[in-house]
Amino acid sequence: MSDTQKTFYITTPIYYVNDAPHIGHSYTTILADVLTRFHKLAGEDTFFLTGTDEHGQKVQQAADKAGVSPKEHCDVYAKRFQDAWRDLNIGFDKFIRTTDPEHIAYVQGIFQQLWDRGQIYEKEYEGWYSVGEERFFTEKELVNGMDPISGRPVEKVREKNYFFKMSAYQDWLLKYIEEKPDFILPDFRRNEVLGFLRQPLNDLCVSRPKSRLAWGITLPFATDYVAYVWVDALFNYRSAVDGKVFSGGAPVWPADYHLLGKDILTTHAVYWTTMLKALDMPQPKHILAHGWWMFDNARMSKTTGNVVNPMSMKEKYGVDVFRYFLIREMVVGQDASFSEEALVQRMNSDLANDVGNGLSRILKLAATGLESRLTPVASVGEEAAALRKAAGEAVAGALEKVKALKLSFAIEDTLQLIRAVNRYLEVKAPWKLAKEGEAGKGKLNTVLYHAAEALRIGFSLLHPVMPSKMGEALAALGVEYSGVLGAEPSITSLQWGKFGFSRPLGQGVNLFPRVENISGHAAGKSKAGGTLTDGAAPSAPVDPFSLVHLKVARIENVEDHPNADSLYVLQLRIGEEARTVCAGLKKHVGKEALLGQDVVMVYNLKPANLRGVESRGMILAAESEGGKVLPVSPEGAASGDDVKATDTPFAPKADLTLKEFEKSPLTVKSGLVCYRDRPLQSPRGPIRAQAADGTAVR
RNA sequence: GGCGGGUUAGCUCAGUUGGUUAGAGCAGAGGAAUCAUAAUCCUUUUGUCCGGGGUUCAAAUCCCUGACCCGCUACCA
Repeated sequence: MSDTQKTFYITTPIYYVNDAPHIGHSYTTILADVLTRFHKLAGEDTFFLTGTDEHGQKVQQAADKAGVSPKEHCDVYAKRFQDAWRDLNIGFDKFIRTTDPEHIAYVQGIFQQLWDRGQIYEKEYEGWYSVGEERFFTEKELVNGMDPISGRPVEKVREKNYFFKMSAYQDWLLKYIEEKPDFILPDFRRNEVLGFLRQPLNDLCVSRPKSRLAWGITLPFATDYVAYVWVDALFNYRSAVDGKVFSGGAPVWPADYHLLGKDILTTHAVYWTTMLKALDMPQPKHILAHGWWMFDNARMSKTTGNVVNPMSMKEKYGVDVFRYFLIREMVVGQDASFSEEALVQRMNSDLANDVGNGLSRILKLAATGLESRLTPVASVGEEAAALRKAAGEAVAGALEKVKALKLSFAIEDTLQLIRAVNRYLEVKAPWKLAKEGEAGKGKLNTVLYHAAEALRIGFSLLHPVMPSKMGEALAALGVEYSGVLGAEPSITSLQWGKFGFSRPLGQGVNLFPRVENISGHAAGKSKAGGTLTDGAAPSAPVDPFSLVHLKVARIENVEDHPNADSLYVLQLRIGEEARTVCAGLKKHVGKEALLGQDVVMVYNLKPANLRGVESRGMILAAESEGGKVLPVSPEGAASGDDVKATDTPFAPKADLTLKEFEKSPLTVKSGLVCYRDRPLQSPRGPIRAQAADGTAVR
């Protein structure tokens, strides 16, 4: 291999070993696999890394519970990922486990280097420690002075820890990302990171004392501490390829792509990059955050009677169809929605009708007219030349789109070629030639050769997405093919004229059988109209106010928020129940005026943490134009009464979000609080507000 | 509330630096053909390019504004 040999190193996140592999893991890993296979097809030297993250408290706990060592526990659970990837035709080059001795030694080496370079310092740290969660929380994270996750008490603990000087690299990183527009992809994620970096950045605590967490990598310069799991985990990308070179001699690091879900973008874009910078190591070329698969459970359950687990689709329709759907349907970076209907739709129209049927008709024609044997052809007609041109365009277009990460468009380009083959057959009508017997044989061979050659190139282009099915398809065209993960098509196989004539074509190959029913639900052409992707009736619009649960509450105590200028912390009594609620009334109403008052609150609002105090609900107040804000008053009602709007259904939703609540506009009309002209009522009377008509209430 | 993105055919989306009759796939309608997985091929839709202003010879594209949706973020409760 020469110096100009192009190389490609791609990574997935390492998955937390306790997790069960789900569609999120699968999508990332399939995407990495497809990209790798495409780059390999384009003639590049590739390296594909995935693995498992095996340190941390939860692993230790799970192991303790099972009565095995953490390592034994990990051995069992890491295998679930390896098995899952094997089942999904994923051909990674290395599966790293953070408990691998090489990785542990590497991370220790990193810590020593950072320490030697003065990038890590020790600091007495005083914070709120939750025994339940075995971790610290910042003042800001605490909710009512309690652990925000478990709700259990926290204690103030003073402890020494080691910190990485992350803040020192803030300006550098900001500039770096600004200067490299394609470093973080897609660009809207890049903007989010830039926004994040324009706020003050803290140093990063990179150690945990063993007294609290023993299952981790021991720090070389402080043996009673282990590495913070994120540092441990991130360096897998580096440790896995330490000292490794491609066949051309180029080092594998830096990675071309780190693939990841949008939820872990900050750790990669900020922690990882600054640590590499502190070590003078090259940065990865791109960090790509992809979207989520969404599920419309309501619709799924309506049409098929149950919620479909997407992972079961690979058993039901085959691994390659599953891979095809995920790659074809999702625009990299965006969210996409998963439904069985859409998958079947894709499979039928793209794979069965175009790809599978296209192959099928050629095989049959060759079998009946030419004993399944094709021979080289010299003459090239006008249509054949056009087909050849289409093949060239498909190859160029698809490879270019892969480079731009537009995989669904690369697939579309390839399907154009397959459709061109079907069109070519229509024009040439080889079935007529087949009926001419010996006289038509030469022409028949010519037509089928060109069609088969175009299909061969199309199948080679689809191979990265559907390795086993396209392997079968290529074999049916007589291409020597020795397995799914072995002999992939090469760059030369994308050239016209590489058809091998030594083997007969296959017979009776049905690559993608059409599916007419899904779980008893009609999936074929529907005479009643409507499409499959839009098969379900639109759900009846729900009155947004019906989701809201309002209750009368009495203010039993008012205090200033310890941490915010405009907030009060109110203790409310709702019937028998006591709640803490924050209210942004400090600038509008005196404490005395609130104390003992009855108010109306949004009872089912999702709890929120406001500057360290959990607020479980919200007081309704009228907001006059002059900026005056006054709580509304439930005349004569008793604490705990429900408040409803007349003639409005009542079906409160748990954990209503503020956004959902704001879909119900409340206004004042003749001194009464109304929802769309319907006055709000407690069982004992209307809700009043001292404000002009039209004043918004929230 | 702040910042950013979006709104194009029934559905999912393309539309480069403003330039002629605004596109693809799927779905629908009509037709041809019969080698093939009731598959294929051809033809086909009246799209207020979210609304309203403006700049320009010319705007889906640029500017302002309004509505709705989404992401991040916040002393939103």
